Amino acid sequence: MTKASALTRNQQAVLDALAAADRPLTAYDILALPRIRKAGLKAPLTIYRALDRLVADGLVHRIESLNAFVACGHGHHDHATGFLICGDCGRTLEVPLAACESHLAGRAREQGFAIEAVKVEMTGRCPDCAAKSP
Amino acid sequence: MTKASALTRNQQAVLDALAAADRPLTAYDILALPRIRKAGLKAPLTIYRALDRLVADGLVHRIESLNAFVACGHGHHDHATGFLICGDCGRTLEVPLAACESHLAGRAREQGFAIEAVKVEMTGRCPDCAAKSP
DNA sequence: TGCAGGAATGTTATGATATAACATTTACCT
DNA sequence: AGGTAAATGTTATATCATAACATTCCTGCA
Repeated sequence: MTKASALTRNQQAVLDALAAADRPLTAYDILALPRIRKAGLKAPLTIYRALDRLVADGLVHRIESLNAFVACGHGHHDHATGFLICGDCGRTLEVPLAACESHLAGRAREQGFAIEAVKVEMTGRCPDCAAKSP
Repeated sequence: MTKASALTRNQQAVLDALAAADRPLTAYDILALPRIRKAGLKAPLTIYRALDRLVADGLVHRIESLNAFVACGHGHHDHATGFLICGDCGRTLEVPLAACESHLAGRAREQGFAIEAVKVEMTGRCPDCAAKSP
């Protein structure tokens, strides 16, 4: 496995912004952050390009249901993870898929599919929000 | 469980269009179909409203990775399903999650999350496309 | 050192997906 | 028939993502 080259200024700025956020951010959310504007990033494409690289490296995950991005909670890794998404507050929790991953891959193999990526997203209500309005 | 009311003309037209397609269609794909234009549907919102109802009824699934919609392959059902998505031809295959679903729900419960919806999308290559260009 | 090649960036414009707001019509129940 | 909730029509706009092309910045290496 080849070591990925160092992050560029833009890529690092976007990663830092995501790491500091307490929930997934859209590309335009990121673009609007003062720290990002100060770093000189000012076009959507700049953000998307940085995100492309970060996602390719596994440092950031894209949440399809939200069109948003979140820093990987476990550092760089290759195993598939799923996300619990709170529909109330918008926060997410990353969970390892473990046994489930091989089960899913098995279903794919049965069908002759060669799988490259597995995405699992579960929408519901987090404990905090459930406690607030019962 | 209350019986859903009958589909309206628009809803039926959109469902028919999806059922006749051999792959997921975006809302704008649907809007562009001659049969849909002939049926008098001519604004994006008209399509989205019909899709909202069909998805709520479980007759159609939304594929988040594609921003597209596909008719449910098993008739109306409540159990969660996953999708195998071919990155080459764009076709998808619906697979029941079965055992995996309870495993996923368990992971959520451990975290105190109350889950309403589970989405599983696996991207790769279908047998046909794998055979075509090895 | 300096230069060749590839990656990243900047900039402008545009494409693709999705919803807001509000007036009107239709379907259903009694 | 009349009430009422859902669906529809229409126009406009918000949100998410990429195309095209010129320029700059690394990085390896002669």
